[in-house]
Amino acid sequence: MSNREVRVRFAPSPTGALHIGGVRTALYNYLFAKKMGGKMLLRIEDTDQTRFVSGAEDYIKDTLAWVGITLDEDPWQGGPNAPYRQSERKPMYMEYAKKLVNEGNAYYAFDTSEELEDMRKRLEAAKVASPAYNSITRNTMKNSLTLPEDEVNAKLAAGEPYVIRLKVPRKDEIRLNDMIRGWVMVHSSAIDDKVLMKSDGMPTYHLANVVDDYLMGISHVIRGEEWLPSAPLHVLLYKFLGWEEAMPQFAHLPLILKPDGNGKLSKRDADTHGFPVFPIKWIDDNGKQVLSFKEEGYLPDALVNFLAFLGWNPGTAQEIFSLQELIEAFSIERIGKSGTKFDIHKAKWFNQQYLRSKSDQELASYLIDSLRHKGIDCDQERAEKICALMKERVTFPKDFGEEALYFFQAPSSYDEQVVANKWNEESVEVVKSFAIELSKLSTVSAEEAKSTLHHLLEQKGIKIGKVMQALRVAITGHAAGPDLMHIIEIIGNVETTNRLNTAANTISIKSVNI
RNA sequence: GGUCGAUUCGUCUAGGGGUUAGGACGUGUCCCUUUCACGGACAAAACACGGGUUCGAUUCCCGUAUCGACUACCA
Repeated sequence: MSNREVRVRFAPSPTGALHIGGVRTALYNYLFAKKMGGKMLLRIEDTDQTRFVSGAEDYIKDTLAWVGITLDEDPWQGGPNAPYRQSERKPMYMEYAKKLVNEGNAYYAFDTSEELEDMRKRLEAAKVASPAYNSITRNTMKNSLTLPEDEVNAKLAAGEPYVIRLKVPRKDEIRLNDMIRGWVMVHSSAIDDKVLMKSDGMPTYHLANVVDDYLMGISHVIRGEEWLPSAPLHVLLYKFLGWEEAMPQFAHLPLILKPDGNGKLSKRDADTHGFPVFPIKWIDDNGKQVLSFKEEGYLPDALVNFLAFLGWNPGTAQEIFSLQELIEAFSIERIGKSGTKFDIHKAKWFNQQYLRSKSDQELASYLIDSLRHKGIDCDQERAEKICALMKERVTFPKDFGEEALYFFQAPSSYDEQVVANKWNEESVEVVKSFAIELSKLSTVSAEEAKSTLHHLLEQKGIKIGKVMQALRVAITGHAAGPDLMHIIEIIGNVETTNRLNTAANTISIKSVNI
């Protein structure tokens, strides 16, 4: 069992946009498979036709491609275990369900939803702790255990709707050794007679999942903690199906929780908290585009790194990991047990780290792109110079475009605080003379601009600290930004001179400095 | 309600019978500096509680509390 080939699977349902927790599950599966030299496949669990959302499957595919998770087998490229959509595997499940029935481990049930409802009400009225269709109550219901055999056959022959339920033993201790949680024991009385085959002929998750994992040779099931309660049921299924030898090892991942600590992170949190929980662009039911990591400007590598650390850590001080490094460092043993609150600040920090580590050349393309949307053209060389100046101060690629506007346009307004505090006769005097000095030059480098300014201030006996803010606001309109002399170099002396003069002529000296 | 799970700074976490309980994000102060950022330094900040076991428990055991998941012909 321990030496068998590692085969893992990611098995999402196409019921909506894959959210970030799903991406993390996929990532952990991927990291483990790669680390162990195994394979990873993707299976679409679309047994619930009522919840099918068109576009969801493509979304899964596009998301995994974006974050760099590659699959060895999947519905799109196929593979030795095709098909990889449960809807396309429909005929396979009944065979196993019938085997369970024939061997006395499952049974047909004909109860209508009204009858089930009645049962629950009856049990609740009788103050039964946990109303369920189980080893006790099944004796009072309409199923192949209570009905005469010929009546059952007649119903079946007549095409009456039925489900197949697992006949969970009355007294049994089910145990499983979870790779993350250790031994988990559950008494069979806590499990109800789960529906295996629905009346529409589709299997439920439980049956389909176990059958497919077996058929596809899955060695390790790595999935969210929300599955832990039904894991004993799956163990039981493996046992009844006679597949105990081939049963995969389970690893139930801690949940990703809301930042405020109340429940698991949900799709709705994207709106309420103003940060994305979806990886890439998605239009919701109302036709509204929801926030996504990609659209917000998160780099896939940064997101992967962030996600990897949500519940796992390498045990060293290293925090920045490429996907390849994650593969090498990954181990299931180092996955934590407790839920992890989602912290968007940390995600931003990772993004900043990754963005900063990119070359000016690469960054320039973000800037050019972003400016183009604003109708501004910028050549590569200039963009690289601007990015070199800005890279230490941005978190997202879009920041380049938003904060770099003054390289292309004269300010349309001036920071009021600076004007109020630093715009006085003395500083305006410097603004004017600096403009005159700059206009004498044909071109200007940052060094030249600096020495020109220093000479000027020396002559006038003014300290640099008293005028820099005024100069900056005159040239950029802003109170803060990168080195002003380098900004001047990029803007050029003609434009700088114009801006200085414009500012000197339009900003009135508001306050009298004390 | 029942079943299962979890519990170390605000957050992510390391650690583990004897430690000044370590790091990171965030926060604050200082330094650098023409501003903001970056960088550097420093600081505040945690073993949920109660019982055991033990010479000694944050670490092991048992309870309690709190939080969470599950409790569908959904996955």
